[in-house]
Amino acid sequence: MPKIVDEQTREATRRRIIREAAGEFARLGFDQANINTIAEQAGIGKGTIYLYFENKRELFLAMLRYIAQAHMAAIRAAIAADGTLEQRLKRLFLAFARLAAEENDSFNVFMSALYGVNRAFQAEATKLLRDYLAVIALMLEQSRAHGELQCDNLEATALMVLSLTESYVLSARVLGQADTDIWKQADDIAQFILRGIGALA
Amino acid sequence: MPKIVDEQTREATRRRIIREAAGEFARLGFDQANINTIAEQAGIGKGTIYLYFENKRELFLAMLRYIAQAHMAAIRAAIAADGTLEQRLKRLFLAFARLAAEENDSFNVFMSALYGVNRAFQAEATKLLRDYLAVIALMLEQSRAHGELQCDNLEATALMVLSLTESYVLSARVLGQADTDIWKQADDIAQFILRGIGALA
Amino acid sequence: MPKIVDEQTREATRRRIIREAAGEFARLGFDQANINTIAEQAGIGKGTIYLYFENKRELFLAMLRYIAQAHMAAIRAAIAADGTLEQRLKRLFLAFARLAAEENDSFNVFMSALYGVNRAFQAEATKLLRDYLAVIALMLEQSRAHGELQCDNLEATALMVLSLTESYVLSARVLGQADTDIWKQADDIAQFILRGIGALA
Amino acid sequence: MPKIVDEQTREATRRRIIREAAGEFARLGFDQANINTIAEQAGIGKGTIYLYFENKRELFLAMLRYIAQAHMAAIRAAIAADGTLEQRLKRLFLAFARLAAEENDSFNVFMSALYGVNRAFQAEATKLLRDYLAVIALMLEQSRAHGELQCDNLEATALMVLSLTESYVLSARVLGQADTDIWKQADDIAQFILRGIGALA
DNA sequence: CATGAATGAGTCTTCATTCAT
DNA sequence: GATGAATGAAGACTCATTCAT
Repeated sequence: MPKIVDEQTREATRRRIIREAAGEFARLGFDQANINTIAEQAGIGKGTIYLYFENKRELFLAMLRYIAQAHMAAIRAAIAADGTLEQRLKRLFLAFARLAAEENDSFNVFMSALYGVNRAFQAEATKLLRDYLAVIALMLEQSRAHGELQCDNLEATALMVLSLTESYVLSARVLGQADTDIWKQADDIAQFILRGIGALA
Repeated sequence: MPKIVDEQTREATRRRIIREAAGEFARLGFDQANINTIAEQAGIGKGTIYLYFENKRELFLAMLRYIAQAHMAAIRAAIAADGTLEQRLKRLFLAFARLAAEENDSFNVFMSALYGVNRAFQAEATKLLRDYLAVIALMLEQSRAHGELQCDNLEATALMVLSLTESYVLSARVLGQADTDIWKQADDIAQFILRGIGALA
Repeated sequence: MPKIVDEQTREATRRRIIREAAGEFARLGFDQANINTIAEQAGIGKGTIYLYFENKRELFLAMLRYIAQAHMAAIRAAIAADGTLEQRLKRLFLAFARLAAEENDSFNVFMSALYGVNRAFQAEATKLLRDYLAVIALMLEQSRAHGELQCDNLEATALMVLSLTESYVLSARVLGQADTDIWKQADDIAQFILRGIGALA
Repeated sequence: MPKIVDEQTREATRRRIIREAAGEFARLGFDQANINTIAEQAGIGKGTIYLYFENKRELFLAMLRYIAQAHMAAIRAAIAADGTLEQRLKRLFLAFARLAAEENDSFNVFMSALYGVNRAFQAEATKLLRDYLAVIALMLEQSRAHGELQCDNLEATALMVLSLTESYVLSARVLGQADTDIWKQADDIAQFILRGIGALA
């Protein structure tokens, strides 16, 4: 009954597969990605993947969920409830910029899922999008409670904040801007948002 | 004389292929899209497509360029140099919203190309993104000349405007918002931007 | 519009595939038979088979139906309505013996389908079995009308006749009897049947 | 002492595997049958099967031999040397009918092996066929000694008897006849055979 | 002895592309 | 030019078998 050891090994293998899958999916997209290649890179046999994931689709979704968890953890940490709204906005923007830079693969694969055509994946990615919006809305609400801003429509505003952070970072990277250059814009973005939501009269 | 007629027929066929390709690619994505189906829907033989396009990839790119032209025409018309900056921003937002609603297929296919993983397609889609930014930057410059705003970094500001219009529309649709609801937000978005760029004291 | 020529070529290819399929299926059974091998032996490309048959299963069924037609033609010819009942019974037995000897592959594949476990194939093979019984019953009816025999239950009797001809041949071959030896038993079998059905008081 | 217990346990496990294998093979055929499923249904680990049987093929053959023993025992009991030839023939027919009805799985799997394409299995099944013929020939010989019939060629006659009993039952079942209906035909079949072999003037 | 996680050979099927007509 | 029959590379997935525990 070496259950504990097994469970650990199993989880480690599962992680390794997901990591390699993320690389492959990010590089080639869902259809072009090759299960055999993923297995090779994960250092396991071709059939072994199917002991961990039902099929290619489920592997992709599992990977997406794993990414989602990691990203949400990063975002939550970034806009933890301390400091001014300006500071939190800057940290949010920088969190997205860092994710895009350091978790390049998973950031790309998530964006592809979100804005791609495969509805099944879009549904899963949309969940993460809603989580983003929820924590942003929470941050705005807290700031409103602190009298830092007045705001009627929290949801719409949250979506504007998200567009000016995540989408901005995504577009900037697509346009070829260097990550360090993007980081430098944190101040401007934060200022823009604060003025936009009327927190900086 | 027959030259012209032939040329017209040829161009018409080319358009028909591209139109059907847009539908198929938007619905299924590049890999899942089927050349045979596109040919059938375009009312031509399977082999005929290869008389018009080198291969599947080139067909996709041609379609992307065709979409880009149409979209840019719509955007240019929307922010033609008349009216106040606020009016022009509202028209820009509404233009994106209408493209997303009425040219659903081509809007989706373009976003997939832009944020998807295939670099060749991303490069092509990025061109359109740059064109967007250029016309937005031009608009901002004209407004600055009119004294409507002060602005140091036109490029970064243009990207913020783009994020708050195109990306906002895209995200809102992914979240399942109705098109009519999105349209109603034009005023708020425009106000947000104007305040953000410091045009509304 | 070279329809006629095409139609002929197409039909020829179809026949060739079916012929090779019969050999492969008879030698290895449905599951072990290899579509690639069939294609190679038929002198066509791997994918071409799928232009003629939906999938492996449909190819098998088409082959079964083709065999059924050929066998029924042979059986009908054998017990054509001329000669005495004894002569017709001998011809029937010999027809089965010849089919088993000369159309070895198709005889085997049909028997496998009939007595094998795959229900879908069994259903198709059962149709042929019923056809056999129908023509045998018809023969018995004609003989009864001629006063050659008295018989209450035509169906059951027909099944006995079939068992003593087809099944007998099949069993004899499984037991390793030489085809020529089997042929020699036609007289005895016919006599047995005639006595059995009470036509030889 | 523990030797015997172990030996018993081992034999019991072997039996259980064979029993489950018979069900699986009868239902799906050799190729489609799944070793894993058999192990599960036998309540043992996948690998354990290989401690009892060399491989899938050997398991199938062992099962075939096991079935053969059981069937032969039933047939031997049915035509035990008491009663008239007519009674013994009826008991033979009913024995096959009961085997087909009550030992459905093993009857089917045996017939598949006998008339299927896999030569190795056919060889094994043929052994049982020869055993059948031997006991039938013995019965005929005993009847001849009792003066119940005259017969030159015992082997051929035995094969006819087998065709009119086993093969008849098999065909009747393939045609969908109910088991109870088949049983009712025992008298007719016996009469037919007796007349056929000249035992009923 | 018993187990079941790991393996990888094997196969059907799809579909972009070619080319003879 | 137009066609669509033919092609074959490519890949997801299964499952009998092994072997470390």
